[in-house]
Amino acid sequence: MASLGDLERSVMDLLWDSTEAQTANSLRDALAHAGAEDGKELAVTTVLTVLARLEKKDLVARERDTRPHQYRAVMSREEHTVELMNEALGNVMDREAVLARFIGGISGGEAAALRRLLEGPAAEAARPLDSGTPHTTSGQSA
Amino acid sequence: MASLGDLERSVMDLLWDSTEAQTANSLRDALAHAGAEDGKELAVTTVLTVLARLEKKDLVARERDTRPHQYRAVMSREEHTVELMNEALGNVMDREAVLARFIGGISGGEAAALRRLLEGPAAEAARPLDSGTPHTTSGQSA
DNA sequence: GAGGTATTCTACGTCGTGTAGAAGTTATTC
DNA sequence: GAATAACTTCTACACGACGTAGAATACCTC
Repeated sequence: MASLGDLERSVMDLLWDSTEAQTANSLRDALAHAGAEDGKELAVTTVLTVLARLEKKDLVARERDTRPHQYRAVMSREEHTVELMNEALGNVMDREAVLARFIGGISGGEAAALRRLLEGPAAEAARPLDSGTPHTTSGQSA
Repeated sequence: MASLGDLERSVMDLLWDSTEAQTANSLRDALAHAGAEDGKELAVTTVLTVLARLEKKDLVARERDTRPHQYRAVMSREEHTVELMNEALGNVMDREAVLARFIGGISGGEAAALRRLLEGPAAEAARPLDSGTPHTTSGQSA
């Protein structure tokens, strides 16, 4: 219940980038974006279906009040990625062993960044960093 | 090409545990294990099919010389998990942002372990730690 | 070589995803 | 306010991954 298909990912990419730019997205946007991504001309309903599925997966929130519905990513790309990583980790007993192997494979720059985050003020690393993180707190009236 | 189904995971769990215990596994073992896991009595061919699929996915190596073929996990559970994590990470631009959020969510003990691994002799963390890691270097004659 | 065990081949049901038509709803415009 | 255009919902099909397994074939043992 996590990994995305190609089209789904394409749509999420748009929504994620738009979230950063504080922009809302309509079906048209998604259609244009997805179409541009793989050169194909998709049907409107195709993208709509994908959006609906992403909504059901709680990856996308839909503003049903506005006329052309507005779509937003529920969580950031980074948060989603972390969820995937934790999902992968969820199945192992020895999490530390996995983490050891994991950091053995990251780049020097990333290792340095991790070191900084872990050494620095612990609060900063432990804080959920709620800056600009989108939430699902909308009316959602039927 | 990564995440596993329930039966596949069940079989892999056996193989992974056996790898640690330096034990080889036959179809019988897998059948018994998978059957015990979810209480159901599976058909032999079912497990065989799963094993074949896992082999095709390069998650399992099969010793075809011995009569009841012997099955082994190609990589450890930890290595596989790391692969999944990297697969998740593969799609993002800002890896460091993800890592920041990721370590924000791990436990104190794990953070401490990471700190130890990152601060300690860098060589130890950077080394692929090849202790007991199974490889696919077998005859594999048709 | 008969009998049992192991392996391969083939196949079907289900679910997730890409894809989209048909029909219904809402807004716009004259 | 009726035609029209845009938008949304419903429904459906194809395909690949996975669970499941029967039928057929290969292999070993006595």
